[in-house]
Amino acid sequence: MPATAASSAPTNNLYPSAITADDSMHWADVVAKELTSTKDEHLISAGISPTGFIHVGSLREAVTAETVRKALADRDADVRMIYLIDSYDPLRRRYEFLPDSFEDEVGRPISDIPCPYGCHDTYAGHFIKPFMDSMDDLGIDCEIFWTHELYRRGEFADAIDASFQRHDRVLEILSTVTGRSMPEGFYPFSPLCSACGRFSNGEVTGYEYPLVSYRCVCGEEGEVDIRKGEGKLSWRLEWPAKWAIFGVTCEPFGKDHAAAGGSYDSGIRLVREVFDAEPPKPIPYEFIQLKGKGQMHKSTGSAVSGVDALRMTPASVFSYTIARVNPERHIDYDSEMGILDMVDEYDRVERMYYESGATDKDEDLVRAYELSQPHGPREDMPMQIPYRHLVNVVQISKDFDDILETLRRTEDLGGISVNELKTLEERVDCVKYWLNAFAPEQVKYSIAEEMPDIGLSDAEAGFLSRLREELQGCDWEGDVIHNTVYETAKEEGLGAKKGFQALYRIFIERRNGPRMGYFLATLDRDFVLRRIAEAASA
RNA sequence: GGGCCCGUAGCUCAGCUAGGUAGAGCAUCUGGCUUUUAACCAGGUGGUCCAGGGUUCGAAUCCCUGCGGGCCCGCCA
Repeated sequence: MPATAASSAPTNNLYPSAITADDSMHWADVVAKELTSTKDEHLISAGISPTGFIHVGSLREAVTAETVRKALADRDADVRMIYLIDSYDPLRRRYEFLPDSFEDEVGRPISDIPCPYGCHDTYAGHFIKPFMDSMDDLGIDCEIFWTHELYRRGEFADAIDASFQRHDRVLEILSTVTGRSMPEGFYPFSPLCSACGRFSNGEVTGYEYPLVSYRCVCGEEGEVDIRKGEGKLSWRLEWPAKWAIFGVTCEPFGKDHAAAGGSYDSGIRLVREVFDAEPPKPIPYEFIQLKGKGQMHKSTGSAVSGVDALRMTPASVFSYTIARVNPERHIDYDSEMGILDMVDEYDRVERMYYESGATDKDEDLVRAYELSQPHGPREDMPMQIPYRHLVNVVQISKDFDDILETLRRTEDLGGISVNELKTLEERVDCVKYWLNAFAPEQVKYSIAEEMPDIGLSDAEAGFLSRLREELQGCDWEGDVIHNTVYETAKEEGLGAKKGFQALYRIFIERRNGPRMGYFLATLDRDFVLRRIAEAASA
């Protein structure tokens, strides 16, 4: 243990002051209010290091930032948002999913490493592309920067120069804040070795603007030009350097950076004492956890990627699940049945938004809804077809047209507008994706195309035969059908339970399923009658 | 060693930063319909508010101390 001591280890006070509601307000409005209390011009920054698979959690930062941006815009502040892709970060090690040959790429910037799957320009590009599409879906309004371009354009040159000029101060800050002593000859700058193409873990041997001389672990000795991006600042310096370069006034970041003695703490001092600028207002946020599965990692890929999250619910629903809770609270993301609850709540709050039935209690939720609309709320309330219902409809229909037809059997879609059609189609796609990849087996089934080869007892066949007659004449409505099934099963002496089961077996080859009457009502009547007849005579 | 979040109904959480005898959604149960079945409506059941102390006329709420869970702290959001 370094001697510098735990006794001086700082305690930070990030959280208590971070988001404090002085009255009942949505957290983003509280942040916006605080920000505008000093000035009206703001720059929100967020970013990501695309060194591997990007999971749901990574979206929290972007959504949090966007939510604050909207809240600021609603207060007529002059606000912009930037999103930095840390494309100049080195590959730290050869992850499991990478081919053996990538052993060679370790230490090189991910902007220089080829796409491991051969489908994008670079390694960074491969992992960031789908994420950028997600950002589009979420309607995140920001300007995107790639750090490797910033470095190569020399944007970091002044900051790098300052970190050399004030090297002693830098070391003092780092050792004080982290409570660790800095290793001999430590410089928070890694030259990009001209021989091996890696960020040298060797030595910095000298500096005279704009050249840094170095000795790489590969044996190479040389000089790099800080104006040409031939080297990079280490994270603890790079972050405050970005604040200074762009003039960032507000930034959300994960709790890993928020720990006492962590990079935000050192950043505060570095930005003031080395880069002569002020730190942004911090919005530390907790992580998203997968329900029952714990933490996610970029290096291993995750059970739920950011793209997955936006494919199983519409973007607005996802944003809502982020915006509805304070950033410092962790979120349990339940990709199974929880998805249905999530969308149900969203629909409920949507109704409150448009029908103004919200109580004080729900105000924050309604505001979260408003802030979660990628391009602002619509004029009129969108048509709501419950997710749970769609889960059935999707499974019994062939394609989208068929889905519309199925829906028309039980609901009056009237003259559905183009907008509504789009919304519905989006939901349908999400439901399909969810069913395919995340839904528990419990809710999955498919209509047997042909009469399944199951042995029905005489009693069951008799019941079905009689049921067919009864159904032939009845109104084709859920409750009517359901009652008919029940009554018939009882009258035939089979009992309700066995009667229902027989039907489940001949239609979906299971012993349970959606509520029978309503389920049959969504199916084509002739098909139902034909199948029952077939089963009865088999 | 340090930091953060959480612990309230079976589950997910509000309520805590103006202390005043516990709320929502989902689940469950009942009724609508003599119905185990996953759309709908109405109603009901359901809680030692983690524990112990303190402040107070009064504490889920404020303070202290523990316990339990999750996570972070030399580039994992």
